[in-house]
Amino acid sequence: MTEKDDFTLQDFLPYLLNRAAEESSLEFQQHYKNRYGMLRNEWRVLFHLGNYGRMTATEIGQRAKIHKTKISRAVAKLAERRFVVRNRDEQDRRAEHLELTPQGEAAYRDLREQAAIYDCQLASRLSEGESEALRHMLRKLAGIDQ
Amino acid sequence: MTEKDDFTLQDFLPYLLNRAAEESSLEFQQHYKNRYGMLRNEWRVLFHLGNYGRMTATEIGQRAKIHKTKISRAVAKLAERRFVVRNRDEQDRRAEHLELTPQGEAAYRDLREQAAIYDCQLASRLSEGESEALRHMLRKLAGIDQ
DNA sequence: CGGTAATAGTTGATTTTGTAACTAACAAGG
DNA sequence: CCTTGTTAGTTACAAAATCAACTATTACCG
Repeated sequence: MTEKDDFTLQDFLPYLLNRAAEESSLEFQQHYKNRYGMLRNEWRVLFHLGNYGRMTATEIGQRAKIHKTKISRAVAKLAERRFVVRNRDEQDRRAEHLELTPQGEAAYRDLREQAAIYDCQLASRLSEGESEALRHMLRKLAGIDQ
Repeated sequence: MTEKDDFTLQDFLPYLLNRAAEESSLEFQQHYKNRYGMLRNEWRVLFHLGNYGRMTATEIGQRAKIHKTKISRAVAKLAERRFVVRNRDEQDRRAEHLELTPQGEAAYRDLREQAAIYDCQLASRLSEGESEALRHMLRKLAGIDQ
């Protein structure tokens, strides 16, 4: 009874998760936004391609849990700006394989570097060892198998 | 050197935070969306008013870090549906104090109950004691003073 | 006072997202 | 083959977020 009655907003996990996610997203977006004029979904697609290599839009969607319309638009923008090239699969002509151009690779490496730095900054707000525990918990909550 | 070279997307805190936040938001929105036809910002404003009591739009914005245009539109909807009443401050006639109607109170109590239940469900995906550590870390990352 | 700046909140224009419907290509069963 | 169903990706339209400009009121300061 008391357990539910003293439940407050400040303790609500989805609220805290959203606040922390929004805070960090907003801080980090300056890198891909200011330096490359990218939107969040474009950055995510770029990062996935850089991280996992050549794959199709559907595969990105499954891994990143991004809806296919978002990916379609992000890929269109990235292709237009020559960060990504599309290659139609000759076996299955519906699908197309995406991969980074050298220019896309360069942007990816630069942004990954920034991401690593920012990640360290964030982790430094936590105590020793906490950040690994946090990543582990977030993966569980996000339903990422690992 | 190796530290930055083996940095991957799956470990990037903003990415994990966003995935976990999105997952939990989507799951929880069914409650305020299906039962009360509310949007996320409306739910947030309602929850803030229920939790902290009478306050102005600006105060909600500062606490919740929601932009004033979002609050303005959320309050308009909540007032229209008689969940909230607006009272102009007679000392400072620019400001208006917002508070829940009895109907708003009822919705708040119902949703807070659902939130408490959902929060337990989420926490149950973690090990004993982890969830309190998680809340603590998220507050630090979100910049919530406490 | 009178003018300029600041604040509370709203509105409108533009951009981005979400949802559904769509095209094109393949697959499987008769 | 041909119908039906499924999958990859795009497009169209509605909903929502963002950003700037706006009104109304108060505060500051010469």
